[in-house]
Amino acid sequence: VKLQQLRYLVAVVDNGLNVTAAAESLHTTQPAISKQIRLLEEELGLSVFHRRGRSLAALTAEGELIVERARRVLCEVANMRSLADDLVGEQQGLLSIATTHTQARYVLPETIRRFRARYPRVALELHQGTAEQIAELVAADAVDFAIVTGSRQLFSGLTILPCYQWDRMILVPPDHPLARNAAPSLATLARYPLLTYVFSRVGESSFKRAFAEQGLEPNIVFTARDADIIKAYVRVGLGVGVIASMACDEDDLVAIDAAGLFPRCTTWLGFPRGRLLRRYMFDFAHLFAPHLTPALMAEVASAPDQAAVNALVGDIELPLKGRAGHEPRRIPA
Amino acid sequence: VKLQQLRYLVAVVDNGLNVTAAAESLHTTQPAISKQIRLLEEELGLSVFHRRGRSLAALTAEGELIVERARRVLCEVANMRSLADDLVGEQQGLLSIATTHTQARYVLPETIRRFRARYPRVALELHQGTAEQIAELVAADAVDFAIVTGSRQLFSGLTILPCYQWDRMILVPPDHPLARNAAPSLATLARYPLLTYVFSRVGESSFKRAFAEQGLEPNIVFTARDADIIKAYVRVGLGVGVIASMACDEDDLVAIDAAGLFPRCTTWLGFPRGRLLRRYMFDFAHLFAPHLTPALMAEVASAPDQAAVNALVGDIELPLKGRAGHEPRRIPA
DNA sequence: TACAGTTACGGACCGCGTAAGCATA
DNA sequence: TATGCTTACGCGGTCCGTAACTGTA
Repeated sequence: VKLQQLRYLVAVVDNGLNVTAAAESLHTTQPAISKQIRLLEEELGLSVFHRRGRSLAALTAEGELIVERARRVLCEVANMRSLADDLVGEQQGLLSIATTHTQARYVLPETIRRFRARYPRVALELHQGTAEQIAELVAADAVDFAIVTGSRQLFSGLTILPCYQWDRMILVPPDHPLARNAAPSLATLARYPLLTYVFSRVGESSFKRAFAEQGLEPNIVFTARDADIIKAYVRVGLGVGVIASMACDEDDLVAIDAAGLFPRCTTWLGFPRGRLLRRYMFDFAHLFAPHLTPALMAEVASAPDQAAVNALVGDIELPLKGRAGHEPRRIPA
Repeated sequence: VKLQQLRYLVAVVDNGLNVTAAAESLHTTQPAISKQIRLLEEELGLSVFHRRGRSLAALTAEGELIVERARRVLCEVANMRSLADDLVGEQQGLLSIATTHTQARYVLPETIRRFRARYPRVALELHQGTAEQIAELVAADAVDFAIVTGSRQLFSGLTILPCYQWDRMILVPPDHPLARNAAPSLATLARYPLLTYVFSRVGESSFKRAFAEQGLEPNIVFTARDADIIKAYVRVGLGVGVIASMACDEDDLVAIDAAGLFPRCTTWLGFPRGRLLRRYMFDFAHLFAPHLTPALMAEVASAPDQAAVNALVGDIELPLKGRAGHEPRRIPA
């Protein structure tokens, strides 16, 4: 068994069983891959793929297991390389983060500023997208960290660590009737056209659920992935915005705390299970969420599954992130 | 990075940093290994070994970590091979067990008989030795299972599962004064010359401790690794034997239950942490200790450390193995 | 001088790439 | 006919083994 064979195998699987595409992604040729996979199958004494004619139709049941093992081997090799890099000079490298607009625009800048001051020679890569797009990047092993709110079921291959909680805020123009209502109810909100984030395709939305639990049907007239876009449409009078409190830094709009109206959200940080993290990655996590100490991260990194991780982080009190500059005013339940 | 480089590296370490010896054990030549290790160090950008002159003097601090990682990689590769073998024909293979005389002679025969009936094509290898010798075999990755009583501290690299408990028995010739004493005390025992097992170099002996706790000093005149040898000397009147109850199957000697006099012993089964077990190994464990079900073993196999294993098996009630044919009579505490 | 690792060199092997062949949609 | 895998073949690299060299006990 050779490592290249395993790399080829995994690449074929990751390219949808298209050998030609896998060859391109690895900068080699299609026959090279075909042959090595044949050799691997021969050595293992089993077929990894179902073949229809000459094409690869699907993974066999055994193939699934073999590919899973191959990924582990490659992960361990990558870990060794990563360890060596860390040992030889921990200040160099690449930090690749996939996250949503809200994090990238409102939360991460300060973390990244401090991180860059500490590690000026670590290159940063920030991928922004929907939860689904982030999940794809994660599945392709293209990122070190994913930072997302909710959608945990999309990320079963990740070790997930809660970072902070946040509440929503209601955003209206100064001349809006709600601008003088410090604590509107959901029923009141439901009477206005609403603008909020697009809903993830998977799982339920805590936004909709909050209304549904009171038998209300919100009038959502506009959704966007992007708080900035929502604000723009709030400014032109399209309706009432409901966005994350971290995203409220405007003075020309009135922000009303919606804590208590909607369930509190938790933002988490995830990384591929089994991957050895560089020291600067530990430090990044620590900068992003102070309770994620390097010692805790080290423990978490060796946990075999999410249940073990939850046992480690379950009883940590999470910080509540609010409007920039001042904590959001709470509405008693 | 290539797998051969890692194999070479590990072989050199396992051969006491002797490249020539490593070359022999791998059926290759010394320059081949030297060169590949150089190349590996070059690629990693660090020195794995401290060199004194031309010889390898010691592992560097980084080298220790790299070797540990290399072992993991090789372990995962072996796991993949093992998985493939299991998938292609689970009835073939090798089961290598290291254990002590008592297990090999008195406990394992029945388990192995049933195992062979189930897996006639699995070759069996039974290594018998002291706890220290077994630990060596384990360290060299030469065995699949270790079955030992006590001495857990010798086996930190193993996942350890408790299998059963047992008590000691006192063995005397029929004409011995003790032959009519159904429940002798430790103080009584201490008045006779005693024959028992040799004591492990590490850790304390529960045998000696039992006497010490009552302020007694046993008169141990003879120790052997082997219950058969002890019996032989009991027969010639050298003194009173104290051996494991499982080892008592004689009719020409009087066996007196010593449960309650000495702490109960636990025999465990261990296997290298992180190693993927063949299906027949699961079944062997199940045959040996019925509470070690394949499902439990699967959970245990993915546990990251012994603490997690203990959490899984901690509350299992262990069977008590006694004298062949009938359970030993208990002495109330 | 014996021993252990390094360097140098020739040969075998292996894996890649090109090109032609062949099945499927 | 186009796509995609397979087979065939020549090339280049790499790894190994032999042998001579060198530093150390």
